[in-house]
Amino acid sequence: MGREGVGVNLETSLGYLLKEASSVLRSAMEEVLRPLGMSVTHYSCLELLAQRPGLSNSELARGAFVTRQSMNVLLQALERDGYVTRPAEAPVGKVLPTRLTPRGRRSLEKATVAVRSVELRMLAGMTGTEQSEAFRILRRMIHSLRDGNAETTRS
Amino acid sequence: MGREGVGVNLETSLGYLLKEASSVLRSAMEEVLRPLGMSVTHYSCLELLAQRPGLSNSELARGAFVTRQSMNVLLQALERDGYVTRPAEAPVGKVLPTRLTPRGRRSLEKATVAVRSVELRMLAGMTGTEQSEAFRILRRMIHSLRDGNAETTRS
DNA sequence: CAACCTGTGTCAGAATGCTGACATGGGTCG
DNA sequence: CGACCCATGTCAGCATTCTGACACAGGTTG
Repeated sequence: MGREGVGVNLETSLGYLLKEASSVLRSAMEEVLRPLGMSVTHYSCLELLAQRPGLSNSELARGAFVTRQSMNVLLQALERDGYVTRPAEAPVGKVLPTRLTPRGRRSLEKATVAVRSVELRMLAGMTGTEQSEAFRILRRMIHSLRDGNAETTRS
Repeated sequence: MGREGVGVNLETSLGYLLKEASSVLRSAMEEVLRPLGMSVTHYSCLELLAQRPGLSNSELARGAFVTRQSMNVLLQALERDGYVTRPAEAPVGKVLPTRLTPRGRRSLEKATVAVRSVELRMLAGMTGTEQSEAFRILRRMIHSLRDGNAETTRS
């Protein structure tokens, strides 16, 4: 009531709902990762490395949706604690390929179980069709937002 | 490749996609709000007050998905700059109902135009059916994550 | 080859948000 | 009424992330 059509109604805004969903998901993940002494970014980094070994700092940052500076801070801590290794010298250029250590892999395994439980809870009550529908719609939203990125950028 | 079934595959994880969508949306909003000297939380607060005048600090915090401490810092700045007003004394209890000033309303109007353009861009290429489908699915995800909140996840 | 542009790793400072803690007001029971 | 519990506003300290800046490696182009 009031403001219909004029602007952004929070009750019916997909953007607001997306933010809410993301917030709830993050809380749920933090809750199950906290007992393991791990943050969401921490977990994301390890999971990325497990699935794509040898990723660089910048690539990890993009994959975890943080800046490379933030990821660098995290990587230094992970390296110090023996979860990942990076060569002292760059094999080519300045890129330092990062890899999980056995310790990092073990740590990730426990985290993955926890995170999967959250993912499953989120999907509870959704049919397979709905899940692929959700997947398709989210991809479309991302693409629409990205291509029309900056009004004056390119062309 | 690798890890099929074992754990969380980032390529097919709805959670990861949700985080990506949220990240892209936030970037897009920051981009259009920056010229107005406004952050996303800043805007969210004003929009909440426009649609539900008299909200308290804690209620605003929940609506903007931050802690009441963070919202309090923002409210103090907004009050200092004349965008909102709060009574010096609580009419009842400790709750201080907040309201937009005319200046706050003018500021919000410009921001709303900017944010709506982002919302429209995100919805571009989606039919009305798809939009309501997205709405339904997101609500379901939120609900599934919230009710099984407790660690024991009801048996 | 030299000039440029892009991407990268890294250091430093600043901003933003969060956790912890406290006093207080209101409601609910006993 | 008194004891309790919960929610609120607020202060302080801390953590995380970001923005700004720099040097350098590789590719492209003249």
